[in-house]
Amino acid sequence: MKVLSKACVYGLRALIYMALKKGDSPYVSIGEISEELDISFHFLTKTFQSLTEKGILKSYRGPSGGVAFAQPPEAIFLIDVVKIIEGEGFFDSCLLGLPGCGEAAPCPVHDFWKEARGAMKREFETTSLAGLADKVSRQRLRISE
Amino acid sequence: MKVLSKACVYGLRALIYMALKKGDSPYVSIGEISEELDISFHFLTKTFQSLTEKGILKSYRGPSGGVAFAQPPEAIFLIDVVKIIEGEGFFDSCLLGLPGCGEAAPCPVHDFWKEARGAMKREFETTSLAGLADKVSRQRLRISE
DNA sequence: AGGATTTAAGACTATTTTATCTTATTTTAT
DNA sequence: ATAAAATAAGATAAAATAGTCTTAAATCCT
Ligand code: SF4
Ligand code: SF4
Repeated sequence: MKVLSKACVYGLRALIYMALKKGDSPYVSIGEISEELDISFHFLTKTFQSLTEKGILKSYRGPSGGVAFAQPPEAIFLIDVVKIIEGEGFFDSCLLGLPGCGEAAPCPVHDFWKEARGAMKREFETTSLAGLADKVSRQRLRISE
Repeated sequence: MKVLSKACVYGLRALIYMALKKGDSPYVSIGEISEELDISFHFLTKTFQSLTEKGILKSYRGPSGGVAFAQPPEAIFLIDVVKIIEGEGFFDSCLLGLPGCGEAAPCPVHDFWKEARGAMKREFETTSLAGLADKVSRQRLRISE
């Protein structure tokens, strides 16, 4: 059961790294992140581009440029990131795919599945990047080797 | 968020069809099922083979042969089928894949994820084919067009 | 015995998704 | 100017999924 794509996992890791860093300048170069977390630079770049487009990040070119949060990490929730990277319909997935289904004539596992994916959605809606970063630093979790 | 593969969904649909049928002879030909549910015959055959190997189904060749439940559908739970088709580790998946994780140093979403996938597993462990078939027939749900 | 039916087994192909690399452009600091 | 950095688009590669086809073996019917 693979839930999140590599792009999404990489993106989240990188964002947590950023939230964890909060250094002098708000801008962190993608090169640094990719090196530090051992993620393909170009892959991460592409992923970040969509985050920038959607207003999660802002970017600055040139020397000592990089990307930075466009909103405080306290206000960025996992669902925002996931929806951008995995697609809008991520939490509308279907379990059995029976033909002719729908709320009117749902499949026999719909009740359960609706609840399960709802719980997941709620969790993603309420977990912020800052929250995760906090947990990571408090419990000394690693984000890379 | 695609959770189950086509093979698995097809397999489950076909099994529900069988559980729903309970005709004269216990054996149903794969040809009939594939036609009825509009699933590729060979594809379904392959999927069913693994179920037969693992003792969920038994098969009988020759005219008026087919496959039948090796155990009563009341005793076949979704998890049995899913584990065979999707693989043993289906419910051990990881959400964030942070390096160096583990119970000792779990990632910041582990608590939630462990619970979520546990709930899913429990549901799959307690839902039988007979139960689903029952629901389908009682609520007149469709399994094909 | 012979032909029809049906699963078994596995090779093979095709499609889609995921991931990575290449190249070139734009922007900015020094 | 030069170098550092993001941006952009697309080519390529690798892997996973899905689907098809061929042949063989078993079983039944006449
Ligand atoms: S009823 Fe719900 S779970 Fe079932 S097939 Fe439809 S969307 Fe999927
Ligand atoms: S702690 Fe759990 S959810 Fe987090 S990376 Fe490890 S297995 Fe995955």
